[in-house]
Amino acid sequence: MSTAPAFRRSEPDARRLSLIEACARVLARAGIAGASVRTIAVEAGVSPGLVGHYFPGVDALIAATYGHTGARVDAALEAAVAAAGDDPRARLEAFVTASFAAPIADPELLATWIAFWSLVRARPEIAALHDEQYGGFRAQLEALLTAAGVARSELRPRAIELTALVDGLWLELCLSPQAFSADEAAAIARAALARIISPGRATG
Amino acid sequence: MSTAPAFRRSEPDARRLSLIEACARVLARAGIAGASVRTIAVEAGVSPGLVGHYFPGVDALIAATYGHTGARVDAALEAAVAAAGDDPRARLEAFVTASFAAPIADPELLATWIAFWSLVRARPEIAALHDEQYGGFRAQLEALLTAAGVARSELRPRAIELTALVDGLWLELCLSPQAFSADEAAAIARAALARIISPGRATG
DNA sequence: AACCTTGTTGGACAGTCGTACAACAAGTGA
DNA sequence: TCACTTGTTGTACGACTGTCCAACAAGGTT
Repeated sequence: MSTAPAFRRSEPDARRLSLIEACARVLARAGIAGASVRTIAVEAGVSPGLVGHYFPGVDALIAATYGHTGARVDAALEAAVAAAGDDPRARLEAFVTASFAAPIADPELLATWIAFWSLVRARPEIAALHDEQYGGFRAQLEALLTAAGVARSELRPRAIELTALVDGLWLELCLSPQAFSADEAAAIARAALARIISPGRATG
Repeated sequence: MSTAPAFRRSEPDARRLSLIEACARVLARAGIAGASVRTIAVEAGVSPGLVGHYFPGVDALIAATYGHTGARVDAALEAAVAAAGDDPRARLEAFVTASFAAPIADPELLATWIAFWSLVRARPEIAALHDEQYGGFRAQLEALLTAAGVARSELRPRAIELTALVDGLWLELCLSPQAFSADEAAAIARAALARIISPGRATG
């Protein structure tokens, strides 16, 4: 009689991806403290040694997971803006609204994001990834704000403000889910946006 | 000949405080990953066993540190508001401005705060402390906004918005110190506040 | 000076961590 | 069918973790 195979081989890229996704799930469930090589390997249904085969260390796996998650967010935001058409204000609203809709508002993604934040100070390579990601956010927002007619001197502070507001709402949405809903967060962000792009009043 | 004392005894409260402060420094320097009983004990200049003598476990020490840090923030904000006098708008501005001045804008405090955030999801007792802390923030902001004439139906979303904005600015200030300065963050928050309490325009 | 309380030390303990590596086996081509 | 490549396993290793506790000693009391 023949026995079932003890394991299945995967395409390297597919296995890498499954490890990254397992890492994201572990980070969401147990935070940084629970993200060990063995925990992630069990989550991926794989032996501990395989993690070291695909990534130089657990730090590199976490960095890869950050990059992958960031790319997902970028793609979702870009798609939402593209779907909004040509009206500059509609595009800005789409950007902000999409930040609190699937797949970005996923609790797992938010928890993963927080876990990464807790690593930035201690790991220079994570800090570099963060700077790149957030530089991109702000640059995209500045472009959208420019199209909406925001004054050149206001671009930088308003882009920083919107990014900070969205992050702060994400954060609290993840830490205290009962405090307010994703819909309420989106409404708050849209209201702030409306105040920002409404003409007339000078702001410091 | 007599030898110097091998150690000095401290008042229990003083020793507790020194352990809490050492914990805050370690969290700021190395994040959650570096906050072990031994690391904290070395930072406090004390033997590892003493930590267990004052706190049931490292989790309890971390929770105590969160409480102590939160109380410091509360006191600083309250003092700033009290020093601003009676004008409602001045009191709100003082609240926002103080959030980005010493002792709150201290990088060590911000890093500590982020480390706590990364624990909230995994530790229910930390989550409870967080809910209490942020409920207090929002309640205080709602009171200040009421005095400034903000409509009753707007209180909740505006308080959530300001809290989220300040947190988001704190966060980025800590993660990317080169992206913008504390002064710039304070100016951004004050501008957002001005837009919120300016009468007239309806906001969603 | 003898004594007692208790803050403090320092190490034992079992468990988990990241890393490394030899051995195994699945899938492919010959 | 055989061999070869390499994805995969499982474990050994030293370092580190949190917890525990018997022994020590500092500082006040008698």
